[in-house]
Formats: sequence, C-alpha cells, structure tokens
Amino acid sequence: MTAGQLDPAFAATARLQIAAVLAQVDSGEFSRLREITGVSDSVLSKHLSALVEAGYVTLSKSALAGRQRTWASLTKPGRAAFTGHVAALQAMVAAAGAAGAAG
Amino acid sequence: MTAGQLDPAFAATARLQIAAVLAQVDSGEFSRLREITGVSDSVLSKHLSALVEAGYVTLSKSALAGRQRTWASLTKPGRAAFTGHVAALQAMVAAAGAAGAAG
DNA sequence: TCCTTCACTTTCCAATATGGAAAGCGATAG
DNA sequence: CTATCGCTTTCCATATTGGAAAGTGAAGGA
Repeated sequence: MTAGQLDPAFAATARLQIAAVLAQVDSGEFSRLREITGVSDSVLSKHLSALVEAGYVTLSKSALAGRQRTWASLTKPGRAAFTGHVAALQAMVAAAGAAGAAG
Repeated sequence: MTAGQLDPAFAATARLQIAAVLAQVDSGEFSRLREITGVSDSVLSKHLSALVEAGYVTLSKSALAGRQRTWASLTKPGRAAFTGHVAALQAMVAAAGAAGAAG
C-alpha cells in the first residue's frame, strides 16, 4: 500500500468533499457541489479555482436547457493526489482505528 | 456503522496526528508528540491545550529521570470524538476510495 | 541559598485560510 | 435593449496556525 502524502490542496473540508464527489463521477455540476459542500457560490467558485490552479480539476461549461452550467472533473493528477491524501489520512489513523474498533 | 461527524477540534493536521497517536497508546510523551507532529514546543503546547479545553485530552506531569515530563492521554469523549471524526472522514471518501481502487 | 538548566507555557506577532456579501461578466430569454 | 441566470471576482472580516521569545516551576550544582 502506498501511503501517499497529505496534500494542502485538500486541507479544507470543502475541497476534500469536492474531490471525494468528483472521484465518484465523471463530472460534477457546480450546483450539486455547492449543495454538498454547503458553501456559497463565491466560496465554491474559489475552491474550484484553487483546485484548477493546482491542476487537480478541470472545469467545462456546457449549456444545459439553454443555460450555462459548469461541470468539474478530477484530472488524473488530481485523482492521484486525492488518493494519496486519503491514503495518508488512513495511514495516520489506521492503527488508531483498529484500536478504536477493538476497544 | 456510525458515520460520526467531523470535529473542528481535529481540523488541524497536527491535532489529528496527536489524537491518532494517543488513540494507540495509553499516554504519549510531549517530546514524542512534538517529533511526530513536527511543530515547535509552543505550537504543540497550544494544540494540547486546545484538546484539553475540548475535554478530549488530559495532561499529567510526572518526573522521569528527575526531570518533569508531560504525558497526554485521550479521554473517553476524546476517543469517541476522534473515532467519529475518522468515521466521518472515511464516509466522505469511502465510495471515492472504492472508485479509486476500481479505476 | 543563588544561579542555571530543563521542560514546557504563555505572550506577541505575522501569515494564511476560509467564508460571505455584493458587484461584475458573458450568455440567453423576452 | 433589458432582465435574469450562473458563475467569478473583489472586498472585507474573522479564525486558524505557526514560530520566536519571554515566563514559570522543578531539579541540579556551586
């Protein structure tokens, strides 16, 4: 098992949630991500921008029902970084989790 | 499986590490925690104080080799909160992890 | 007893992160 | 041409995190 490493890009819970959602789908809609993270438009936009800046997410706009929609997708590096981050997190708490389950 | 919830007390990586370590041992020595977290004395002290404030950790001083040592232990609520936090984290990324493993 | 060292604690300060409100902007509807 | 939708960007406030350095109590040495 590769431990991976914690990635500051996923330090914010909202960004971890975004990545977690995007890891499960090909593309996530802006509004859905906003609902899941529970943040405002501006904040979600900024988080997505940060992830794009990191090269972890790509955004695409496509019209749906005549209106513009923004779709976010994890890039390959983004998925790798997310997987590594989660692995690092799990490694950090693995033994603790086992202890918790046992005790 | 109880999902638990994210606890702001463990938002900082250092505090998550502290809790993870303390979950595995009865007592953790200050200096060991400092090495693991990689933070300065003052910062570790403040993190521990925060956890004590939250009722998640207790500190005890006992002389070892003539010198004062500080030992930290997770309280029962602290362990529960930690377990819940980790569970929430896992719930958040569980499906993503599965997807990552599959793809 | 006084001074020094050890092992933290507390204070002070700086940098960063996070979040929302509101204004901005391009695209589409009327 | 104007209004609305769907984000973006700007502006601002607050919280968090971190280190340096001074402070404190206990133990050791002169």
